[in-house]
Amino acid sequence: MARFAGVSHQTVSRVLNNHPNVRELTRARVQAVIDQLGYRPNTAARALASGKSKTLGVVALDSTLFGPASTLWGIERAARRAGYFVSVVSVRSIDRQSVREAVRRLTDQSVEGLAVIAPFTSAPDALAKLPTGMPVVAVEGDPEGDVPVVTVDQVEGARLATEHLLSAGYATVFHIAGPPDWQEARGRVSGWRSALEQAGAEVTPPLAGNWSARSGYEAGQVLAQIPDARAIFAANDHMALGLLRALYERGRRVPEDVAVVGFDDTPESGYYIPPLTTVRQDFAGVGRAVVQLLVDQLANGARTEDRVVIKPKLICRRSSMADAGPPTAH
Amino acid sequence: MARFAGVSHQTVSRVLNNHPNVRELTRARVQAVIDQLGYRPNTAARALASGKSKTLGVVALDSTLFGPASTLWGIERAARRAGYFVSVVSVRSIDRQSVREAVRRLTDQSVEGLAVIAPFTSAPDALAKLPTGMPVVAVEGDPEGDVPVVTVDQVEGARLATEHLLSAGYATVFHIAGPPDWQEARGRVSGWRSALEQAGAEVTPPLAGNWSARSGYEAGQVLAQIPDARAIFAANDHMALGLLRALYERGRRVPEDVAVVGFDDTPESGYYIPPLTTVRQDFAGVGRAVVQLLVDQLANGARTEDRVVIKPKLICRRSSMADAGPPTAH
DNA sequence: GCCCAGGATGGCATCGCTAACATCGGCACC
DNA sequence: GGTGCCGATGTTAGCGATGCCATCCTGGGC
Repeated sequence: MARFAGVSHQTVSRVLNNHPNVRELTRARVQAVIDQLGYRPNTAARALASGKSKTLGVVALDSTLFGPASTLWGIERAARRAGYFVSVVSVRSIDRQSVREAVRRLTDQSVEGLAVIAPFTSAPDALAKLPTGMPVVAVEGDPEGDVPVVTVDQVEGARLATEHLLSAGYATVFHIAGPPDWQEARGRVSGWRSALEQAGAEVTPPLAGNWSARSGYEAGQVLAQIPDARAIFAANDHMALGLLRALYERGRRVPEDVAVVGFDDTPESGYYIPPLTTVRQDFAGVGRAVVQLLVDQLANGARTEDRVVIKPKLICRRSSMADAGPPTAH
Repeated sequence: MARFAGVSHQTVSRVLNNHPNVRELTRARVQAVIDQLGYRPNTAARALASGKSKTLGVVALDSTLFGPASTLWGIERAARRAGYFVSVVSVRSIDRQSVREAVRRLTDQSVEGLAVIAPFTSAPDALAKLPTGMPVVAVEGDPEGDVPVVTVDQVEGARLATEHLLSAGYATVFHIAGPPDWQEARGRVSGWRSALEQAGAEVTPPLAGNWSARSGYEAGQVLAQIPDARAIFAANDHMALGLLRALYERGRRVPEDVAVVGFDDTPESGYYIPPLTTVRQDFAGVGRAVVQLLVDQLANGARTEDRVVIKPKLICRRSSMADAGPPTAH
């Protein structure tokens, strides 16, 4: 290969790595041979020699929840653009044991950085005792932890949702919350609560859900019997879906009798009955930010304390617009 | 490390790899040192020396569609159990260029085997010219191709759905199909068609959808105006969701006026209005089978022509049960 | 008591690449 | 025209494991 181009393998290496000190002519000649022979460098050897694997590790919940799945692909795309491979390990649950084990598997692969899509409040604990020097970024982790975090501003999103309902004239807004050990769930509760308090509205105790449509349905069965529950903010779209069905079955019309808002803007939510007002999160942006932070840390060598917060956006649809016309309108 | 245990690094290597010719005592001593020092072997070095990376590559559509996402996690879990790492590359679309590029990235990482979750009819083309010797398994690929394939029996699933409706007394069943370049979509069309033909029922032209709720909604707007369309089989749950809304808006009650069946059994489909009869696929099983085939090929060295077909299962819910009681029943 | 088989170990080469240093020109400068 | 410096290239060592072969020790058979 090297002798084919009439140079040393070192020069080939330099061409491959874009070193500055190579004559343009030589570079071109080597490049030509590379292309012609279809040569591909061996990643393992490169990793061994340089200590750089050009691989990022992703620890993700093995869920098909819309957020985590979207984020994963966002990270993969961004990593690819930045020249990194992506190795994934799934964890089934939050327990520190699993996260620890997943991280160990990834470090075994000598990944250069770690993205953890494990949006549990307990995640930082598990992340705390990592081998130093390994850049980590948590997605939706506890911002109080000492690892850099990329989050969507859940508080803001919940506030948008709540204020949207309040400004439509509802006296207060009920809330179906996500599981309390999820960071997002907490943020949404707190945004909702603060919007209510700021408006001087009554704060009813949030109902406990677990993101599933079933839990939304069950909460809905309760809420349907509360005449005062005229505006409801569900912490995600799936729970809102269950809620919609419960309300429907109890004969409470949405939005005429009850207004509903969800969170996530899953691709389907625009086709619920009725179409769901919800909060959209830019997961691709999250992925990009994660990779950006990781790459920065890799470049600086320093563990930045950065925190990227991405603003969510309210998507208004019919489920929250009581005066939006007849229920058959689009 | 080796000298710490008073043996050569060679013996350490043997212990690590469970070679037979190590005295039990020595093994124990070395193992103790390993545990105590928290030693972890370097994957890159191992890969370089042995040529085995213990990594499987997954090429997946960067979609959050339920099927692909579930399959990915199924593969990851099975690979982990089998002692393999998983590296993923996403592709945004089917074009051969993307798939080729994705595969190249993975082979660069010297993965030992490849799983391709790119259920397009054109995928086999792109897979055809791989470096020989690299095991590949396609998920939902064209069974006519020459790569081993793991599929859910789409034809059977569609037949189950269609026959379920026919046996409920409907004269025929309309179909909203998925995009024609998807293998699954074709299989579902053909199962549906064959069930109809076998029953001597009229075969109406399938409506073209693209898996999205929107496309189901649009198809529904057409179907709602066809009085004869009293039983509809949508090729996935999301399209069924859109369909349900279109029917609802046009005042056609489900299941009283129109029966609907979907496909996938997404976690939400039991909470649609009304709950959706659908076909469940065992994606975890698919993942297991994929890894199994890959590992087998790795062991045999041979490129097996295996084909694993997983049977789907009909999940009956209210959307197809006209006589199931009042619409408020669970 | 000697020899041999075979299991347990150590040594050497090697995987494919990169880092660090050595080397070799050519150009600018005085 | 000599000196010096810098840019382009070659040379030499590893990176941390494994594979193969040599070596050594042990026990059994005669």
